Amino acid sequence: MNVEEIIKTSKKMPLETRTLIHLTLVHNKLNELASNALKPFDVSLQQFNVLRILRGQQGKPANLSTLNDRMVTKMSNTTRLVDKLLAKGYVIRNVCPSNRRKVEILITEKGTEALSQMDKAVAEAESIIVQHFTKEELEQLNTLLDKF
Amino acid sequence: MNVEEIIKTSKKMPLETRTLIHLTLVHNKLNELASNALKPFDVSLQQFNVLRILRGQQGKPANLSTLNDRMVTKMSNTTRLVDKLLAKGYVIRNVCPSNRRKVEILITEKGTEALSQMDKAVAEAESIIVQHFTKEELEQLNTLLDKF
DNA sequence: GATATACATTTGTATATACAAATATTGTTT
DNA sequence: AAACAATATTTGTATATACAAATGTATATC
Repeated sequence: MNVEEIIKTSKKMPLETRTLIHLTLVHNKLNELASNALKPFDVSLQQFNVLRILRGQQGKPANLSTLNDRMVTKMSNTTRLVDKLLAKGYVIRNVCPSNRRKVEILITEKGTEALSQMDKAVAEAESIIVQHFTKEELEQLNTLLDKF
Repeated sequence: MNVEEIIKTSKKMPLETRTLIHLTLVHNKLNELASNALKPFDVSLQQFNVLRILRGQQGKPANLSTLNDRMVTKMSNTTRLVDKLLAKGYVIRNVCPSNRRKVEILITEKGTEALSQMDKAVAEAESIIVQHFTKEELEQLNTLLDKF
């Protein structure tokens, strides 16, 4: 990926600025590839993320604030995101009996099955994305990203 | 930045997955900081980006497709983005006389002045963002990001 | 020169996201 | 128990973005 080529500039920019633009370009690319991998399943990356969190609960229901805490990209409309998953039959939602302010969200059998298919597609996309990296380089990248 | 802490998981994830989540978290953080720096000026990052491109034209007008080519994040609604800048008096837009399909967009004096203020705010945010990096580390990061 | 094709932008529509306000329930204080 | 504050979620609104279709203009082909 050549930053200057992509944004079609010949100007020299400060290293700081270039780094931030670089990160945005990489993020856009990753986002696009992952979204495309999920397109056949008609779910967004966020919806996929929520399904993964719900699976991680291992049968224990999650409420909305738990989901929001664990999401990679926080949203203010987790309600509406869950609405979409509900419409697809991937989750069920109930009022929490012990505290009726809360809701309990659970992944369904259908959701679990669909998720395992999505996992394969996303894993494949991920491996293509990082194909030019060695394990050492990925570790190095993670170490650098920790500095943010 | 600790990935596992932010998304509140104790699960070990594949290095590839972790890297991609990491990049998203970093991007979200940068985006938030830069957006906040621009908030006093009531422009989005994209609008700021367009103003910078227009300044780079040095008096030469840019048309919509040129803007779109040079934007960091491509949008399908560059028209509406320019509408916003127009409403703020930061740009002017005219039909191109030699080819009436095209439009010519120019940054105004007011736009140039506002932009120089924004530059300061964004540069300050950038330096805070990369404060934990040495020059060598930033270069290393850029080299690694090139592999995507 | 009429028709078709390509080009540049605009508009429409649906979804995504950010932020604030509203609603409903529970807990606390007096 | 009434009043108030805290909690959890939902809803409203505005803007952002993705994608497709529509519009207007220019170029090419017959």
